[in-house]
Amino acid sequence: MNSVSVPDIIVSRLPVYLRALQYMAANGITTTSSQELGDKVGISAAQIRKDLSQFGEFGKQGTGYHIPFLIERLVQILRVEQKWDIALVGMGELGHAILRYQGFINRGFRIVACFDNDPAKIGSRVDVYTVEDVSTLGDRLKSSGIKMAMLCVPASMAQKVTDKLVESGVRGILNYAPVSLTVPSHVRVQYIDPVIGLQRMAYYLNEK
Amino acid sequence: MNSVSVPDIIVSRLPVYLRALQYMAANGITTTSSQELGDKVGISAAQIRKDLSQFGEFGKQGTGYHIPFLIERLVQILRVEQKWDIALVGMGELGHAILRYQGFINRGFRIVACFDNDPAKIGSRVDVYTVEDVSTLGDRLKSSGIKMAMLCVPASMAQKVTDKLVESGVRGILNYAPVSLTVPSHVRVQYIDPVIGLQRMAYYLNEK
DNA sequence: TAGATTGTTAATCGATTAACAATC
DNA sequence: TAGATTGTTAATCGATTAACAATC
Repeated sequence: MNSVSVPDIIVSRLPVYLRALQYMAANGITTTSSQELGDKVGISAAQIRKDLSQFGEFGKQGTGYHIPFLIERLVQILRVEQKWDIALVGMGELGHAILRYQGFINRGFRIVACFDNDPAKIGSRVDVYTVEDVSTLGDRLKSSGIKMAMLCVPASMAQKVTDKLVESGVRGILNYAPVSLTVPSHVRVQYIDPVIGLQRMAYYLNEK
Repeated sequence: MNSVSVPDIIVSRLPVYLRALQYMAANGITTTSSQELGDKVGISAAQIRKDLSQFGEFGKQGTGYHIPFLIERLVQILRVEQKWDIALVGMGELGHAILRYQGFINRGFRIVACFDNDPAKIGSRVDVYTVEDVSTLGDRLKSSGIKMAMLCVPASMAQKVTDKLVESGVRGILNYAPVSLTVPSHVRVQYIDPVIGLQRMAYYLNEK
C-alpha cells in the first residue's frame, strides 16, 4: 500500500505503455528501453522511467526492460489480470457495434449484460446477449456485483441512467453519450466523444 | 494573431465547454456563470474564466455569460462554423458504425469519402457512400483538399495508412486503431481506444 | 572492460487556484 | 444601491526535464 497516492496523470499513461509493449511482444520483441518505448508512444524516456519508478524497479541498467516481465507487472498494477464484468446500457446503433467489438476480452474486460428501455428491444437477442429491461438494472447489477458500465444512451437520458448506475454500485463509467456527467468522487468517468477530439484538432487547421 | 500560442491543454477544454453550452441552449437556458458551467463540466470556475480570457472578454460582471454569444465565439475559435470534410479509412464493423453515426454534422464535421483495401468492399455502397479503393487515397485527398481523417483499420496497418494520409496533406487524424502513431509535428492525432479508459478506471477498483 | 541504460534527485517549467478590484 | 460575477494578478501547486551516479 502506498503512503502517497500515484497521480492520476501517471495512471493514465500506463495503459498506453501496456498497449505498446503488448504490440511489441506480439511482434516477437522481448526487450526495450525507455528511449525506444518513448519514441513509440510519443513520451520522453525520462518520463517513462519516472512513471514506472512509482511502482517499483522493472528494468536493468545497460539493457533496459524485459517486455514480458514489464507487461506482467503493468497488468497487475492496472488490475486487468482477470476480466472485469461490464454492463452496457443503451442498445442503439452504437450499443450494437460495441457489443460486437472483439477488442475488450483480451485486454481485461467482458460485457456480460446489456439493457434498453425500448419494449421492442427488451427480450430480443443480440449476438449472445439478451437485452434486459433497464428498469431491472439496479437489482441485476447489485446481484452480479458489476462495477463497470458503458453508457450508450442519448445525452438527454445519460445523467439519469448514471445516477442509477452509481446507486447500483458501479464505480467506473465509460460514457459514449456526448454530455458531461456528475458523479460522486468515488466514481470515475471516462469520456468517448469523437467530436471533442475533432474540434480540438480543428482549432489548429488554418483555413477551410 | 496571438503573440504567444494558447496552451493545448486549454484548447482541449474548449470543446467540452461548447458541448455543455449547446446542451443548455437546447434546453432554453440563455445565461450562465463560470460557476454554473464549471459545476456541469467538473472544472473550477476560476479555470473556466482563465481559459476564456485567452481569447477575449465574453462575460459581464454581475450577470455572467450570454450563452448564444459564447457559443458563437467558441464555434469561431474552434473553427467549426463550417463543416470540415473528413475521410474515413477502414470499412469494417467499426467503420460502418461511424459512417452511420449522425452526431458529426451539426458539430462541424462531415464524412465525405470512405476507403478500404478489400476488393469485396471496394465499389459497394454503404448508406450514401461508395467505398473507394485505398490505393487511390492520395489522389482523392489531395484533389478534394481533405484535411482530416478517421482511421478504423487494424492496428497492424495503422501506421502505414497514417503515413499515406500525412503524405496526402491530412493534418488531423482521429485514430480508432489501438496503437500509437508516429506523425510529423504539423499533424495532430487524437486517440479513441475505449480500453485505455477502462484500464485507467480499473486501476482504482480494489478487488474483483 | 566499455558502453548502455536504469532509477532518482534537483531544477525547471507550466498549470491551477485564490483573491480581489472593477463593474454590470 | 447592493449583490453578483467577471477578468486578471500573484501565489501555489504539480508535472516534466535534465543530469548523473550506480550498475548491468
